[in-house]
Amino acid sequence: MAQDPSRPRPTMAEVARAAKVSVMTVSYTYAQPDRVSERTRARVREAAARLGYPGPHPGARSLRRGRAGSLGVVLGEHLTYAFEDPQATRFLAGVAEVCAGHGLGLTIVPITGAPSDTDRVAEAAVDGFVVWTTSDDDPVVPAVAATGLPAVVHGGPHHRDMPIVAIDDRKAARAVAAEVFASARRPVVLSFPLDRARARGVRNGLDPAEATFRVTRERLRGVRDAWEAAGGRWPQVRVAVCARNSAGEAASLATEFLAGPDAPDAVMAMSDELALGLMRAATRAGLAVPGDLAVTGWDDTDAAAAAGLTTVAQNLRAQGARCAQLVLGEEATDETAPIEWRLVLRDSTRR
Amino acid sequence: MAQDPSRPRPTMAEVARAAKVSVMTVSYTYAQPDRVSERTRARVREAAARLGYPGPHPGARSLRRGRAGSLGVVLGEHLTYAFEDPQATRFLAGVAEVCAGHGLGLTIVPITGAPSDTDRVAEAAVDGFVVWTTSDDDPVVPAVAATGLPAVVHGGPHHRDMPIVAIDDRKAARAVAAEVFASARRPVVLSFPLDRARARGVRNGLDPAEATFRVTRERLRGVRDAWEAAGGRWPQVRVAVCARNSAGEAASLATEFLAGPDAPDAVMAMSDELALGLMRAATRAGLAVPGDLAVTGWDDTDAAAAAGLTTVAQNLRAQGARCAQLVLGEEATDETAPIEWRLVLRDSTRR
DNA sequence: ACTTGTCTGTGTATCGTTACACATGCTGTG
DNA sequence: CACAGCATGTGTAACGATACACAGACAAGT
Repeated sequence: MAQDPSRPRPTMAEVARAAKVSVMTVSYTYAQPDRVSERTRARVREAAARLGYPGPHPGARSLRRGRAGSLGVVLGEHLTYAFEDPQATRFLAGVAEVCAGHGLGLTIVPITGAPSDTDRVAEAAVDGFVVWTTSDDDPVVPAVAATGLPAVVHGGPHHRDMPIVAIDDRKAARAVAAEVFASARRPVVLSFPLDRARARGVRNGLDPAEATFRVTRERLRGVRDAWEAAGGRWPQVRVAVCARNSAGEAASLATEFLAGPDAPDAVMAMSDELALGLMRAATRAGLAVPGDLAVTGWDDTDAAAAAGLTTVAQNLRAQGARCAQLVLGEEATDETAPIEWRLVLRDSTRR
Repeated sequence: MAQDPSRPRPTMAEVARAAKVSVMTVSYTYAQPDRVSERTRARVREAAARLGYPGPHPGARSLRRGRAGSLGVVLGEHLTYAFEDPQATRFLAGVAEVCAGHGLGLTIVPITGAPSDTDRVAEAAVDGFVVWTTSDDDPVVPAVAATGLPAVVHGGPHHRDMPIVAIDDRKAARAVAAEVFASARRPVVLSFPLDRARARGVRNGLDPAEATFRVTRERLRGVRDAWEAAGGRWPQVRVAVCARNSAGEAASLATEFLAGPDAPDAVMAMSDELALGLMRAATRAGLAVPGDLAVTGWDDTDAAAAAGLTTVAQNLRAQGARCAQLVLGEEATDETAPIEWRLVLRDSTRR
C-alpha cells in the first residue's frame, strides 16, 4: 500500500542541506514563496523533489503555528447512521463548502456510542467543532465544550458555550400539521427517534418531553399544538417512532399501522424520506394519497417535489455552511437572525 | 462561539506543576493510565479539570509520535458533488466504520478543482489516503502518491504505487446490458460524466476511450461489447451523459431523448439514481416500464429494490471499508480477490 | 540477608517546523 | 556620496508532547 515504507520521511533540514540553503529558506519556500527569490525557490523545489520531500510535516506545522487546519464535525451517535441519513449528508456538504473556501480540512470525529467517544473529541486535531443534532444527554457535547475550541451545535441540544443553529421546529410543525390535522380523524405522526436508544414502535399520546432529541421534541410539541387547536385531544394521536431516517425504515414501520380499520387518514412525517417510504407502503396497501390519507414531509428535497409532497422547506446545506461560518468567526452581521423555513403545499394534502 | 478565547490553552507542564508531579506523569496519565497509580492519576485529573486542560495537544502528540490519528479521504473534483452523490456517501460510511474501529478520525480533504488542491493533499494531517474514483488526469492522484503515505484508490485511476479497489466494471456492464440490449432496437446508455469537465449531452457512438473516468470508460466498453455481441453496431447506440449522479439530473436530461419517434426502448443507466430519475421522466411522458422501454440501474439500492429495477448489485460500503483496511495494512489474506458483484433481475426488464 | 522483579515516578533529549530578529547586498535619491 | 529602504538569506529559540533510560520503594523467593 505504501510507496516505500522503508525510507523515512526526509526533513526540512535535509532538503536545506541538499539545496545548500538554510532551513528557514526552505520553510519560506513552502509557507511564503514570495519571500524567496525565484532562483532559490527553484533550487529548493528541485532538491525537495530529488529527496522525495513531501512538504512540511503537518503535525510540526500545527504545533508551531497553533492551528490544525481542519474543522471537526461530530455526527451524532454512530457514524453509520450519519452517513446514511440524507439530511446529515446535505448538512455536511454545506460545512464542506465553507471549509474548502478557507482551505481547511473537514475531520469527521468517529463516534460509535462507546464511552471513549469523548476521548476522540479531545484528541481530534481541529480548530473548532460543528456538532450535528444529538440528544440532550450526549456526553460528546460537554466534551466538545471542554476543548475550549469554538463550537456550534446544529439542531440541539442547547449548551451554554455554544450557539445553536436551527429553525423554529415547533412553529413549523404546527404549520404543517395544521394543514392536514385540522380535518383528520385518525392522525399519525411518523417521527424521528426520541433518544439515542432509538427504539422503534407506535404509541398513543406520547409525551413530547420524553424525547431527548430537541428536534423531535419540538416537532412533537408543534403537532400537539396543532391538534389541540383543532379541538382534538393529544392521546388520540398515534406517534410512530422510526429508529432511523430512511425510507425503508418508514415503509417497514408503516405496515404496523397502515392496515385495518384504524388506518390513518393523515400522516405528518418528520422528513421527506420517511414520508416517501410511507407513501410507498401505502401504495402497496392499496391506499391512495391524498384520497385515503393525506401525507406531509419535511425538508423539501428533490424527491419530495417530484412526488408532489407537501412539506416544510428548509435549507440544511445552508445551515451547515452557517455553522461552519460561525465556528470560523465569520459573519458578524445577522448572527441572531432565525433560520428560514416555509410551508410548501402540494398534492399530497390536496383534498 | 468560543468558550473563552482570551485564556490560552494550558500546557502539560502547568498541569504537572498544579498536581505536584512531573510532566511525564501527566503524559502517562493520558497516554497509558495503567502506568500511573490510581491516587496520582486522580490528582492529575483533578488538576487538569481545575485548569481546564483539554488533554494533550494533538499537534504535539502527532509530531512526537509520528502518527496523525486520522485517515484522509479525497473525494474527487468538488466536495459539493461528492456529498450529493449517494454512492460516494455509502462508500464513506464504510471508510468511517473502519476508522471508528481503529479510533481514527476521518479527514475529508477539501477539493475544489483549483490547482491548490494538491497543496491541500500535502498539508493534510493524516496517516494515509483513500482516493474516491476520479479521472485519470486528476493531479490530486500524483499528489497523494508524493506524500509517500499508504494510499488506496477506489474505482480509478490506476497508479503504480496504489492498489485499486473496484469491481470488473466492463464485465458487469456487459452482463447487465446483454439483459436488455439483446432485443433492443433503440438503446440508450445513461452515463456518468466522461471526465472532470462534466459536460452533459446526448451523443451517438461515443468512443469509450474518450472517458477519463475509469469507471465510466469500462462500463461503456462493456455495453459496447454486449451490443456488438448481439449483432449491433456501436454508432447505433446513443449515450446520454449526465453531469452528476442524481435522479434530478437524469430526469432533466431524459427530456432530451425520451420524446418523439426516437424514444428508446431500452436504457442502461450507470446508477440506480439515474435509472430512477429516468423512470420518473418516462412515467411523466406516458411511457410504461418495461412495456415501452426496459430499464436497468446499477448498485442495487433500497430504492431500486422498491421500484423493481433490474440492476448490478455491488456493496459500496464494503468497498469503502476494504479501502480503509488496505490503507491501514490490515487483511493480509485475499488482498487480490476481486470485488464481488451480481446481476439482479427484476420487473423493469421483464418483457 | 541478598537477589530479583514489579510498580511507580522522574529527567532529558528530541520530534520538524516557524516566528522573530538580524545580516547582507543592492537600488534609488537628496 | 551617504543613507534610507527593500529584497533576500540566516541563526536561534521556542511550540507541547513523548520515548527512553533510569531511580527508588517494596514484596517475594531462596
